Amino acid sequence: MVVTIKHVAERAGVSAKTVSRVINGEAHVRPDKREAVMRVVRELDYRPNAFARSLSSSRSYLLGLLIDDPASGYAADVQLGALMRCRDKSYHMLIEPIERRDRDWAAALAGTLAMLRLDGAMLTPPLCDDGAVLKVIEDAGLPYVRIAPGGDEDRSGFVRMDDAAAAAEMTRHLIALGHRQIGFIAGDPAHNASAKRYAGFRDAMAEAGLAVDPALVMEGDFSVRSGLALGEALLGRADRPSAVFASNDDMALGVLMIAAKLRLEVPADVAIAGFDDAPTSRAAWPPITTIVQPKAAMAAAAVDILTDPRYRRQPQDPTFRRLLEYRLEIRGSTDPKAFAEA
Amino acid sequence: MVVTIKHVAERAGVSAKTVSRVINGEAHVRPDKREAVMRVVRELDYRPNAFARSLSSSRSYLLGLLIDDPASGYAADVQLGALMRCRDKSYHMLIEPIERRDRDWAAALAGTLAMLRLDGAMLTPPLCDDGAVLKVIEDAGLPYVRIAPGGDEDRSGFVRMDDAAAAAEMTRHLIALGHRQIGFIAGDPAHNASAKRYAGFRDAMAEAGLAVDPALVMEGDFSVRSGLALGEALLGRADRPSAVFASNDDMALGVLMIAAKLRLEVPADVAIAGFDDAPTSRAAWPPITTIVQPKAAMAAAAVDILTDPRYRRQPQDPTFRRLLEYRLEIRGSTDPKAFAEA
DNA sequence: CTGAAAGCGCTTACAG
DNA sequence: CTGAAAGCGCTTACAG
Repeated sequence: MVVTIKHVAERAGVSAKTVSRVINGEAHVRPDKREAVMRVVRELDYRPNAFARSLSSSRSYLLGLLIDDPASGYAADVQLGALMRCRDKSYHMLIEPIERRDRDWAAALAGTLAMLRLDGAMLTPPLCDDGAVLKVIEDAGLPYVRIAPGGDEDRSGFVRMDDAAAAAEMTRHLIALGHRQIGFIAGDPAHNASAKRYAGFRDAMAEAGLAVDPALVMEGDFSVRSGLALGEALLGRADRPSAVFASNDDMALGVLMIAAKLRLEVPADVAIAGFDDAPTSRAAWPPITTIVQPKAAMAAAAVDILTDPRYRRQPQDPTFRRLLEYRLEIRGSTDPKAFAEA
Repeated sequence: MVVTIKHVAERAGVSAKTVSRVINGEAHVRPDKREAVMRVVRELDYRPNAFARSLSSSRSYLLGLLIDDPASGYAADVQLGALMRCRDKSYHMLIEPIERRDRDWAAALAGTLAMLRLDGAMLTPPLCDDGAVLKVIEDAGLPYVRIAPGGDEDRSGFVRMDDAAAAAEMTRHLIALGHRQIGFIAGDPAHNASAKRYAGFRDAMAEAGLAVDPALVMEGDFSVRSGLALGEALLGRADRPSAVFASNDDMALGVLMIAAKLRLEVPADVAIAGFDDAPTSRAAWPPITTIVQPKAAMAAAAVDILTDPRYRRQPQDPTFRRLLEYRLEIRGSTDPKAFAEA
């Protein structure tokens, strides 16, 4: 037999409504009644039926993580952070893939959102920078928070870090090591972060009075493959740069592989820097110096925003636009000392 | 205004029950009525409320993926495979972390299962080999399928591959390359797969008439750290083996790092093999020869089993015990030719 | 083949 | 501070 609110009410000698009040932590219940209810709840091991609650109220205690490419390393950290915070708040997390390659992805998404009454949705790049996706969610009346969006900052709450500042800090690290000729591999131009990272690089170079050689600036697409191709283009030059800053770790990894192939010592012959702290950046040899994004913390903050009742009413409140700190992680691919220690 | 079954019934000139029949694909509806209903469903863009359906029926169309360490690469492939198959079948997937470090994890899990009426649960190692976890799920009356379980094959449906056969095939690959002195690093003894992989290694060595030198067999714990430590122990020997077979890619990666540190050429000085096809195995330099587990396919098969109505009635049916094919993926860490081509 | 009634287990709105 | 009634939107069990 499944224990329902009626059983609890009967045994505690109160109405179902009072049990409901206690369960949901509402005020206006006399302490003795509250305790009686709580005792019976424990005795009977009562668990409110999530579906009944969702049907009669407007809340589902269900948050959706909308994903594009679930296999990406990015998603794993974000997911873990969101999941743990959900658990702490008694929410559950649903993962919903959005297949933008399907012709009718928008209708499918709208249908899913209509059937499942999520309390909120979280989106990561590149989905969170896709206006068409955002529109479907907005049309469904679903509150959402973007994690690491590229722009459009007035559109919804978000949690992000300062990509330009981070790229500048990485650039200053390379300059401090004595590098003057620094190659740069930009990311996929469809990602807003790409432009920001490049801007940070340019700013730091200018700040140090160094010229950016246009021949040493390449445009990749965040894939290892593009890192391989552009790494070969950069390191194959007669006047190859002494350092390469790739806009993400996958591309940095491609450059690292090319260096190995060309029998160049890293970091002695060429220093290589990445961005993201992808799992592969640690696994590479030497491990790749990178920018650690607080991905789990960003996701946890997204959950906090979505579960804040004020977010529905005042989505424009600055507390729902959060900027978290990044960290420069120096590893063996740029630092000879780190290399020797490993 | 949200469209409900009543609106559809009224407009189609039938009862709500008939709409329900059409929506759920039941038989016994006259074709003309069925079509009338379907037309109205399209016109009104009707989406049945998932919570109402779950409350009144015994089905939730919700499958749970129970996870231990969501950050592991293993989980990402499994998750993607399960997610896509769920989507194809109009199921949704909930991710539930189980925190076995918490004192009351069992009560928390039982509570979650009581509130959410999942239609089924999927478990991966090491959770699926934890009898206490399985007991909580069984007590909740929830059907579950284990993905890559280590043993206890009569307990529930499962999908797995043949670890011993795969390890034997890897060993034969190394032998075929001319290796005679092969070091072996076993996995965490708590995982049943560890013993199976070791058995496969031994069998293939015996089959080739080669002796297994006990001094070259080490016990690790599946971590990069243990690969580093045991790799150093193996490769630091005067009579170091010409090949090392680590029971997973993370440990193989550790060995690879040690080889780089010792300035040993891979695979010329030492060949290194792993197991799992972890993302890092491809990212390493040289890329690591490994066994590709059909993780996504295993997860998809788990969804198929859970959504098969017969599984509830005849869980012992052999169709719910599936063995999928693995694949030996030869890469540069063992094959000089693959190394040259990369 | 079809439908009216009852019920799933909660919460909302209202009354006191 | 508390409760009786109605309702959320479906499906089940029953009747015809």
